[in-house]
Amino acid sequence: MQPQRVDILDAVADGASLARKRYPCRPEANHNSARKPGFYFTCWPFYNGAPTAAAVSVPEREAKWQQRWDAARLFEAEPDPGHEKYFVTFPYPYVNGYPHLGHGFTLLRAEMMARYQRMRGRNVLWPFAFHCTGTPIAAAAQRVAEREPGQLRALEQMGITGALAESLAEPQAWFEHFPERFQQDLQSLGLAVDWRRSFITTDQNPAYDAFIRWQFNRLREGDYLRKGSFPVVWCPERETVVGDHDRISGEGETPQEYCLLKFRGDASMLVAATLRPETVFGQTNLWVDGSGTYARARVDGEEWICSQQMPAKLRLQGHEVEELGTIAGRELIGQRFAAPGVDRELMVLPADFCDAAIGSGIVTSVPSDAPDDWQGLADLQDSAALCEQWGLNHKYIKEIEPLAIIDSGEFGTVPAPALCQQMGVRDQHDRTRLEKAKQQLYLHSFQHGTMLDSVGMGCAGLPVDAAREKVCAALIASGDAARYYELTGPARSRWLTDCTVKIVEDQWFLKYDDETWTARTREALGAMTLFPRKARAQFEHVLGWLRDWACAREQGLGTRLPWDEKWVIESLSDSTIYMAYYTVAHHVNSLPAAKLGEELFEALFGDGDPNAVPGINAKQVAEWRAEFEYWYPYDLRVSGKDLIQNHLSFSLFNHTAVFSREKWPRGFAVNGWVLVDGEKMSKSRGNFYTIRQLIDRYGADATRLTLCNSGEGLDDPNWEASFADTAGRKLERWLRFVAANAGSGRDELHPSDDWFAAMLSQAAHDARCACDRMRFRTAMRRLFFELPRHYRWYLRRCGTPRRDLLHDYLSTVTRGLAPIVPHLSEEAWGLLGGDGFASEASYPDGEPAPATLLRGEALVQRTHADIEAILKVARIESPQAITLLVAPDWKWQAVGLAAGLADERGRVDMQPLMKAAMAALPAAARKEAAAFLKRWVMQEIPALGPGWAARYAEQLDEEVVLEQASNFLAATFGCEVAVAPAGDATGGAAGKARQAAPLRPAIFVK
RNA sequence: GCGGACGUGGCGGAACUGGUAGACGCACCGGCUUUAGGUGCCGGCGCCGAGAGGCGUGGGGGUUCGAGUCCCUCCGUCCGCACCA
Repeated sequence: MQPQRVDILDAVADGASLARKRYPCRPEANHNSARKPGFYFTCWPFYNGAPTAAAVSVPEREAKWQQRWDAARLFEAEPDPGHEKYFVTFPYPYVNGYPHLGHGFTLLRAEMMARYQRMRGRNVLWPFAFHCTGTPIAAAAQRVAEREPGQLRALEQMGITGALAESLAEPQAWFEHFPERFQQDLQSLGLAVDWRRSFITTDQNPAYDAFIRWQFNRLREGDYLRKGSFPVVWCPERETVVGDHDRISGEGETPQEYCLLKFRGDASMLVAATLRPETVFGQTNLWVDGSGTYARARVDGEEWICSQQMPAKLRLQGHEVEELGTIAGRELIGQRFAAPGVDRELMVLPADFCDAAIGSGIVTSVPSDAPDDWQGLADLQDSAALCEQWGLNHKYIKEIEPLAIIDSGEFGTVPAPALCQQMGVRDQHDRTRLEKAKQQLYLHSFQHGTMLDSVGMGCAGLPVDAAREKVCAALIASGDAARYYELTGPARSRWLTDCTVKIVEDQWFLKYDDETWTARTREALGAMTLFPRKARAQFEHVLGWLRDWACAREQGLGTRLPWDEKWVIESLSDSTIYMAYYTVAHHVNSLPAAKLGEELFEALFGDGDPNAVPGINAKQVAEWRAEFEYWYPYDLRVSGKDLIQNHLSFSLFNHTAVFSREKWPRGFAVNGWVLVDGEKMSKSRGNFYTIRQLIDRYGADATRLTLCNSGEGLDDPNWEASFADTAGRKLERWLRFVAANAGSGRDELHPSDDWFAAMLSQAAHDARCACDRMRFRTAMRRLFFELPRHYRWYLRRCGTPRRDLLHDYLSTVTRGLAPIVPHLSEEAWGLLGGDGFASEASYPDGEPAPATLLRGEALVQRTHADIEAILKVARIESPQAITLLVAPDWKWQAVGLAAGLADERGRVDMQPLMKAAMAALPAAARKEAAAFLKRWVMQEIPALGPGWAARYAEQLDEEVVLEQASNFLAATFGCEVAVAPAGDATGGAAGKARQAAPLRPAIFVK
């Protein structure tokens, strides 16, 4: 679970060789050098000679709060009926390494949500567990046992040597070491997890094992499982399935289904694999490799002629095979065989593009639609000598003609010859052109082709893709063909052997393809909250696209299928509803095996009777059941976006199968993958960081702040080292600020108090809304970067802040940051005299600031900026006096008229406006009003934007506002600042006065 | 190839339902504090241009009074394409 494509898997599970393969140019770096405990903190306790508030080092402080939370059992969740719950989960990580930056980002999102919801008053359950199911740990342990150098080097890179490394030859040692270290590291990061509920998977944990068995019995009862066969990539050497990670080359190659056509002869039959069975109607001959040697084999009672590699492959694909000997390709040439699907006998001809070692070594020829076939035929028809060489009748060969079977639109009904000519194919050895022609034609006829009326088997008029399936199915049914698999390309296992395809029989599948089940799951999805909302499209697509999932393996660690013990349940299938297990994990984890029967889990999670559970009294079972009922379903599951197409969708499917509607999941949150300074993280790039390294270097809070800052949404988050470098300093500065200001301030009122109160309230409101949408980065920036700027302006305006506002400000930021940097917040909370833990305080909230409240301060800011601009343009260094001339009432009246006439885009027609103005305005102002309104409509409105009218709907007493700010402005510009009505202006100011507009006083500088 | 997401300054990234693009942070440049700094505070900072002004959200086209935002197309990046965690 929780794959990290760049994680330890690179080195541990896959071997260092694979990591090097991906990034061949980068040297390996040893990151233990970054780990110098304490070095970064040596400069921290003192700044400018002043002690920090805490007067302890950051690691000490963080450890202190972690211990206090622990001692207070703050995060140990207990049901509390009547108290609203919130249940957050993170897909348990696969524990073959230490937690790293890649885990950190996603993990922190769950963590921040858990802490946020707690502060919103919810009873939060935030548990954690460890995944051990599958092959990687087993394989890695095996490799340690075999002392494989790559594996040992990988361990060494993690700092694992000596006795510990030796011990990892046993999988059990992995289960013990890594979960423990995971927990330690995450505790050092300050995670608010209820660790009592932790567990590991597989039969190493009997309780979990029993739970998974119960789950699968339920699935089987509900008919969600089926049995079938399944093609897998196979290493014949090791006799094992080979996943992508187990390959040296050929990553991404998968089994591909072919239709294996049978051509009946007197004693034996030729077999030819094709991807285009619908073209059997156009067959004219067969191709073999004249210089090759073929195998004769008895396959399922029939005598087949095929390539020499094929009998072994057929055996792996479930056929009875007895090899009988060989036959030279040359001997086949000129013979005739009855073709499948058509009532014709075809002659075997030689072709150089046909290789006895590829596929069956025999190819059916459809010259109308296959460029290779056409060119092979053309080459023979053009050369009497060639025919003679193979003992063929040239005259007969020349009579072979392509048969039109498919209408390929603009390519015509006999496209291959035309295309070969058009592309200038010289002969059958002109591979580049032929490949190109083939690609082009196959794709085109697959998408646009229609079967002609001349074809049989009820395919006339069908689109090519439909005909393909129909023909293949019919031929198999009549015994004229068989299914056959080949890989899409060559793949080589880590054991240096070419892979092939094996059919696994009796494979168990989860029927994710089932329509009814999918519809139910769609319904579940429809009711879910998704973060971000954009992820829904992908989920919806995946539900339709998922096919039946082979849910059991013959190898690896895990839980055995209860009714078929040769099978081990695979890792994506034992991790779908286990979140329910968390609700009772601390109770059942330690139960003896005898008490872990079906009855227990049926009583806990299903319809079972608590009285029917052997060995546990009914009251106890009922209490546990009540805990499940209280906590379930989970409210949120947070993961990387790559799990949308498997784990998260599987989880949803299995919930709808096992649980009733009210227990279906409520929310998923998905995010991108962490980059490090814009680059993918990987060991081999030398930018791989474990959580431990980051904590040692930056401290938990600075690490968390940097992670929080690295991104939101589906885009890839980006860990910025430069941010991390300064994060600790920023946090310490805040703490010092709190220490220096807690409890201080004035008690008298100041005009700008209301403004700051409104800004504070607005910021709290914004942060709360952002957190509700899991936009913690936005919340953090709002409170930690933007709000302080407003505070600074406030300080400039009033000198000393009002006591209660200052306290609100400190408290708001402290609590608002608590989900992100909890240790620092606890410390600050203490300085502020807060009750209990900051972690349990209420998250700040507020109201959007009323526009009217902001207008006054906006006027001062605007005026301040205008004065600055004027001084700059006029090159005045030290003004003697500044006079602010406030617009007369009639201008407000005039603008109000314009606002009333504005349409929804804010535009105003001049004619009606003038008319209204002339009627309404005082007679004395009319002349100037015309000019003013003209300027207003032509110049101001376009600059103010569409919503301008609202800001002028109500008149502001500018004289009062500016008068109150005059001391501030005077102090700022070092001269006297007077405020006067524009109408009172005399002397030089009188000329300026005319420019005064509402919310834009005229400024006269002397 | 298919499905989904995305592409904005030197960099990370803002911009809610189309409405003055570049918030905020980093880097950088000034100024002031400072014995000196690694700290703090104030100011500047998309591009071209002396200026007025012009140009700017991957390229091209379209819808609209108005497009980073909607539509088409091309280029590029990320995730997934399965039995693997």
